[in-house]
Amino acid sequence: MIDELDARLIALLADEPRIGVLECSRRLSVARGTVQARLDRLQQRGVIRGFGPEVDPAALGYQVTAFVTLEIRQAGGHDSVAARLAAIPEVIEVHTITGGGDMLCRIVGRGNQDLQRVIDLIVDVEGVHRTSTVIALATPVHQRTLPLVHAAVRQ
Amino acid sequence: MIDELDARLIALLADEPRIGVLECSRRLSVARGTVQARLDRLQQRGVIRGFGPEVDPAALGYQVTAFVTLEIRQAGGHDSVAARLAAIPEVIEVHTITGGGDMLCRIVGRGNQDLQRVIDLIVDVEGVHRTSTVIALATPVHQRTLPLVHAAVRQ
DNA sequence: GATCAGGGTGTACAGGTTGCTCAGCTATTT
DNA sequence: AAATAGCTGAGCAACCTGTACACCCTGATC
Repeated sequence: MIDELDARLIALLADEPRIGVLECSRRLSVARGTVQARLDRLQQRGVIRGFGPEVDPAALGYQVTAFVTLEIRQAGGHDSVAARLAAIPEVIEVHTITGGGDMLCRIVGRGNQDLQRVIDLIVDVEGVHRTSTVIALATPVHQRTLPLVHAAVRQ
Repeated sequence: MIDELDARLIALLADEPRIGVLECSRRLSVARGTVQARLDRLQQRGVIRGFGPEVDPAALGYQVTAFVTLEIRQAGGHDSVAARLAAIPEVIEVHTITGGGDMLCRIVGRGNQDLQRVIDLIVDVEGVHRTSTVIALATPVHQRTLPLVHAAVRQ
């Protein structure tokens, strides 16, 4: 799925994103064209989605993260609910899930009180029946993919 | 916390990450130095964490995402459990949480069967008492921060 | 009213980087 | 044996970056 050079390239870019193709080729001891071609292929295959800026919600004032499990009215379907959830900026991610609930959202708020406001917005969404929220107190492991990249090498 | 130019800059970079400072300044109709200074400040304040490559686990073969809620033995504390979880590449994110469970992890696997292997790894972690897993069937809203950026303008 | 700091503008320059192309080389596949 | 895919090193023009400087405006402070 990915070879070792790809993995080293991704790791290098993850570590120092602003170094550019030429510098990468020097660090990896390969030709510049190779790095360029690898990057093109990785992006084309969708392994690398892009190089967008990673924004930290906390630095924007949204200091609380929570996960909300939704039960929805089956009539109407998930899609219309998802669309309405997507209209709320503080809703950062939405999944449909197996198990007791129907959907799982990640949301943020400027504080616990503000979180209540966001939850109320969600509860008011048409089709949402019940919600249950857990607040993230700390995040010992922040979202990461590098270990996966290394685990996926050679296959 | 952020002004409108910052927001437009972030949105622009999110849309076309590889355009460079000069092109940004043209698109936003400001001087190059301004863009450069804004970017520096945004990164320094931690609003922009970086420009690392966004890797898609699915493209690496990890096509299933799940959320695992852990109950842990209180003795020993969260930290040692978190450290052991961090050693598992398929564990992509770990939070400590309020409510019934003690921790919430996001994990990935190459398929439902592979997910079982990952869950078994988690169950085997010393200090983990019980787990309960929900599988993400679909993801109508992928992780995003742009709406937040716009919502945070002018404050 | 005067002074000041912070942020924006334009300009300038050298040096580095990018995008692209080419020919040659090596493995692996057919 | 021939073909395909990928890597290498080289070359070139166009462009971008980092950095510095002088100047201007604005709101805040004295």
